[in-house]
Amino acid sequence: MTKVRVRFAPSPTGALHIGGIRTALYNYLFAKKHGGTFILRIEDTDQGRFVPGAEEYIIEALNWVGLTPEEGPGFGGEFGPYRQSERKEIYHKYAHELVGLGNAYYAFDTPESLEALRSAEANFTYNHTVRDGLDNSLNKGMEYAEKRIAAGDAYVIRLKVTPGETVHIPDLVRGDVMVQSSELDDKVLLKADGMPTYHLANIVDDHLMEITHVIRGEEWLPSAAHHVLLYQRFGWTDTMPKFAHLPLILKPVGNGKLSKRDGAKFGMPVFPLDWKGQSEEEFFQGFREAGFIPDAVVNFLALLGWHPGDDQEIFTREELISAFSVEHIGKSGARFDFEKAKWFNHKYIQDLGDAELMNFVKPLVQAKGYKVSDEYLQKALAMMKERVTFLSDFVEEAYYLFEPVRKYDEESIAKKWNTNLGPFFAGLKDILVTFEPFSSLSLEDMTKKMMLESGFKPGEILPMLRIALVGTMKGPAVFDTAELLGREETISRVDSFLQHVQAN
RNA sequence: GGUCCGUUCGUCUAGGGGUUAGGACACAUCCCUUUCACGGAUGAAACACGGGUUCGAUUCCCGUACGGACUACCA
Repeated sequence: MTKVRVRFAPSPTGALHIGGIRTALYNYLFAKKHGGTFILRIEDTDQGRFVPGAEEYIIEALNWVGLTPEEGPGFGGEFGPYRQSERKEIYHKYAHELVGLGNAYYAFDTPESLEALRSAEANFTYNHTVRDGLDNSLNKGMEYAEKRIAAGDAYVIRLKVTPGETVHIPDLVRGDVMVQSSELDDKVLLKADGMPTYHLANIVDDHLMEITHVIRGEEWLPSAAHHVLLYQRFGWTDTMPKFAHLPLILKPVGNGKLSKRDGAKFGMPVFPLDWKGQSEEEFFQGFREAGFIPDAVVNFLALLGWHPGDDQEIFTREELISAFSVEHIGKSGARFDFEKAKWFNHKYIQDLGDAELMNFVKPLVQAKGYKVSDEYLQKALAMMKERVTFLSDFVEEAYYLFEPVRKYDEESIAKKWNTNLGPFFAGLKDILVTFEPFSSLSLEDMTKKMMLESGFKPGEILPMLRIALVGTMKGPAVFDTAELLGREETISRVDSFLQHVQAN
């Protein structure tokens, strides 16, 4: 059995969106599952759409989610170069070889003239029914073509599709997909600028790189017939890779596939990492910056269009690899459900060990300028971890664990505060100065005893103590918070609260 | 328009000729908790429609409807 080799082949035309990450993930899982090789190939044959920084973004994004290629630009490998722009001569050679075989031809029609034909006739396509009336070597002969090429005229090479064949696309997800060759147009293989189109480049590269399985988005299914035809014309059918066309990721609401604009529209990230384009319009938030754990994103994505066959939802990387199979990839488009993504992240944060969690949160804490010990931070995280959805919540929602209360929940104060409480809190404050041990349990004990003696109910005191310490009615147990904050800070916050409340 | 692909709770999906059609997210109620969460329990919620085939179809076949992708010298 030949070794499994799969490739992820993005085009560096901007940020790699989350659907691309899923495609990469499925390729990666498939490779790992079968002890194969996961390859990155950069499809930069469109010089007009090249975006600086896009390739770096792709690689950084793959690294972030832990889908590091074993071969690719900067990753080594025996089948390079892995950037298509660096393989120009190879495509040139194969395109001309196909012409020699009589399976492709030179065409001189300009983009403008074809555009004119298209606007004149709505359904115009460059195919077997019209090519005889156009400007190409099929129509006007090889001699004519060679003369024009020698004269330096621009030309493209087109695939010569012969009608009357049934093209079978063996698809691991959809079975045997059939297309009549008469429906197919004579696709451009080599462009006038000497670069190949996707169709030529991906066949030549997959063949040369000994790719065994092509796992890509469903948007490629319509052109897959051309690709099969190309394998046939080159005489490579024996080693033609198996195809698996993945279902699309759809918009959260409405119709159509998820697009980059949907992020801003629905207030959620659709990219792995922040992307900063030229204009403000071209800024897109990333899952990383939104406070996601990469493994949570991977887990979420894995289940978006694939199912393990049982009821398991949470998977380690290893479990994902061993459970993965193309047979369980779904056929229909999957709606992007951000609520589910949030749940995965929340779940992952809860299940993460404190030390590991600290690695994620520490940079956020430092970015805010908070200076706390690892010990303090670890305790704070342990207290908060089941209450947060995003990593950033640790420093946003729970800012009060790192700095004084910014804002009191006035509504709760209005409801619960009355001046009779003043002496109680003043008394509590005095006791706190020397109270030992300053621990959650004994603090609670002491306070309860005080309430008993003074006749106040817990419902009167505790909510106000909470507001005093953290400003809000949400959050960890109030005495745990006091213990973490420590004696000095606790007293200071009770003091500030008293001043605030008496000022009003 | 043409070609191709698809259609099970609101969403992600399991299942598959005879099932109380299963799980998860979200939602609701309750318990736990004098906060918020976590956790637990319960609930509401689906086989697009019409024809076949069959003793029996949500499952197989054919249509219809609806949705989607593609339709460039873009990938």
